[in-house]
Amino acid sequence: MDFFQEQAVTSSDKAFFRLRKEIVEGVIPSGTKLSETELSTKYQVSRAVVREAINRLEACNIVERKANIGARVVSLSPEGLIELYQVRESLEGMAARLAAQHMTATEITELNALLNSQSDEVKNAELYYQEAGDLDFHYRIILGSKNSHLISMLVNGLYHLVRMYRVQLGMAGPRVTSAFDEHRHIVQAISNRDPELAEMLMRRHITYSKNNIEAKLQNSL
Amino acid sequence: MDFFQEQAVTSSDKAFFRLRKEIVEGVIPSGTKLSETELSTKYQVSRAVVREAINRLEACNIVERKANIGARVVSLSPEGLIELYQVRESLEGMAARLAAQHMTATEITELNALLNSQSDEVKNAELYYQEAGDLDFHYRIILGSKNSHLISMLVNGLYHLVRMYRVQLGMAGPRVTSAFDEHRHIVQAISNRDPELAEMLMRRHITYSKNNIEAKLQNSL
DNA sequence: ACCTCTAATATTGTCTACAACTTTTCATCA
DNA sequence: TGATGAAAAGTTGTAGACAATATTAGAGGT
Repeated sequence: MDFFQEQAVTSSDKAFFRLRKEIVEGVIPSGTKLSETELSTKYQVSRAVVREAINRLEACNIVERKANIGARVVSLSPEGLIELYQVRESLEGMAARLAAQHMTATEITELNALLNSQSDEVKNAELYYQEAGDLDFHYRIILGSKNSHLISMLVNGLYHLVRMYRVQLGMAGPRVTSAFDEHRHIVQAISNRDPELAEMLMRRHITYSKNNIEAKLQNSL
Repeated sequence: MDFFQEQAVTSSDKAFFRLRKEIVEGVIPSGTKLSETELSTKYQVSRAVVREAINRLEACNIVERKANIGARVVSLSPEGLIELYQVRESLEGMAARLAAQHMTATEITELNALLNSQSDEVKNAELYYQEAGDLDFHYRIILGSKNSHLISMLVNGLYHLVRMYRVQLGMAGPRVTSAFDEHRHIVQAISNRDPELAEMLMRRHITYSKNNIEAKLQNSL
């Protein structure tokens, strides 16, 4: 599931990853107050490492912190989702544009191979893998941009929030196949070294995706 | 100079602001290793608050940190500058688009007033204020987007890096007046509630700006 | 002189204690 | 009964000590 190996070296890393995982997957519900002392006993580490983990979560926009009061998990809302996807549209559009310029031929070949392997899964409607496959696709294009700021913002920041929305709304829907076709077209544009088109297609793709998840959100929230 | 009042409530805030200021303005040169103990004695605070300040600087991409080794100030490079401006183009383009949709009439009026007041300064070539004025202009449009992610990424993150490049390369140049005209056109588009045009003009504006600073960088680095 | 291994030093990571602030509790008074 | 305010309890912020890791210095061997 995690394509990019984040390896925890310090104890604080471990706490950060664990906490993030539990929040994204809804084990710790959105809106929850994060008590440093409580978490430190739960995780069997000192308050200092929990504190550092929470600070890093704040930098990811996964928790909100107020001085002398504490941190709480962000709450999910239609407005928040829209804002998130507006930024995604902007950044991933640029990523696609840059990918069309900077991806190597072999990277593009591998991207095509990925789509081919996913093609079967789409027919068989293996939704779980499709969801992971979607992440994998976007992830490769982001990396293909070769822009470290872009990569960091999307991979370390926004994508965990995106996943949080998806997981907690129980994604996987009728958009699977159409999204797959959109992926195809984007790769085609990258293949043709057409930055403008790649950006435009990616932006549309994300807009559609936003509309889809937004519709679900209306029902479940 | 700081239009958005960031008020330091904790000791860690103060250390963070001070450290950021010294780095951006080049008092602490880029590439410098940041020793926690050294800074804690220099600032007369505990290592814990320095450590937290450094963590926050890392989240801003102003310092790079490695586990068990330490943090050092990022080094400026042509590649880094290009990457930074690519992200700026993307995010501020979107900000202009959203501003065209979401800015209130009074906000737009005030923005026009700002430009009018700057018009005189441009004629008198008061470069210092022009530089600050440029920041003010961009800042208002970013706020006008009403997108909290966008605002946070740009204001808390990228802009300090942008300033770092500008300060350390000694900006203020022949682009002042032409940049001013571009600002006019952008506001016009926002005024007309034309998101597409606003975005396009902002993106071009930033691209020009990038080319300008890039030229300077070739000489001085 | 150069490389290697080891010990000493220095730096970062973690833990615990204390200080400052916030929230809650509860007694007092209108 | 409800409001007010002070004390108590709980939480976060800061400090300093200890542990673990990285860097440096130096002795020994080739």
